[in-house]
Amino acid sequence: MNQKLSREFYLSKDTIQIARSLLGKLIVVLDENGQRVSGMIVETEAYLGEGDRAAHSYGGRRTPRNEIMYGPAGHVYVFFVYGMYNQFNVVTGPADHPHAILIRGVEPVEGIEIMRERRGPMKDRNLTSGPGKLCIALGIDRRLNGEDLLDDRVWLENNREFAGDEIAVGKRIGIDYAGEDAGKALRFWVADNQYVSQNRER
DNA sequence: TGTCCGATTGGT
DNA sequence: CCAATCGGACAG
Repeated sequence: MNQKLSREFYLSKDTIQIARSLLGKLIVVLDENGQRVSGMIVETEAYLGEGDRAAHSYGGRRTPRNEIMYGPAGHVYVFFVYGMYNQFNVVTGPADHPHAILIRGVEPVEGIEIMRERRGPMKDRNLTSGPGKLCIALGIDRRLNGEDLLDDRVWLENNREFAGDEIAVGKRIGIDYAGEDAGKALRFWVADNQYVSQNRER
C-alpha cells in the first residue's frame, strides 16, 4: 500500500498531470533519530521549463543553483529565497527538460510533535500551510538539494487520490514578474483543505 | 566586487 | 502594509 513512488511516476506523464496527481501523496523525511516525519501534499505549482517566464530555467538559464532541474526526473530541487526560507520542488520530465513542481502545502501526518517543536508555538493549521513553512516542519533545507527520491533520505509514497471537483485550479503565487505566464492556471490544491497556503490574493 | 531582488512569512 | 535577511544572478 504505502510504497515509494517509482521513477516511472516522475517520467510517465507531463508536468501538469504530475502536479495534479501529487495531491494526496505523502512526503516522508527521516529526522535525526531515523523517525518518519511526513505530510500529505495538498497544494502544488507546475514550473514548465525554458518557455515559462516564472521558472528559474526560463530561457535556458542554467546556473549552479538550478542545475538539478536539468537532471533526471525524480530528484529534489531545494532553493533558498528571501534570506530565510527554503522551497521544496520535485524535478519532472526527461533530462535537459528543466521542469519542476513546487510543493506549497502539506497536511501533517506523522511526527506532528516534531513539527510543532521545529515551528514553535502556533496553531496547527500554520504548521505546514506554505512552501517555506513545510520545509521548516519537515526539516528540509539545501542539504537535500539533488537528492534522489528513490533513495532513503526523502521520498514520496502513495497515500490517497483526489479527482474531479476535489481539486481546485488557479494562478501561481508570488510570480507577478512573469508577464502573461503569471496568469496561467498552474496551481493545484485540494479544495477546502486547511493546509493550503494562506494566499493573500484570489 | 557591487547592486538589486526574490516561487515567503509573521507581525503592525 | 511592511520589514526581515542573505544568496544568487548579472552588470561592470
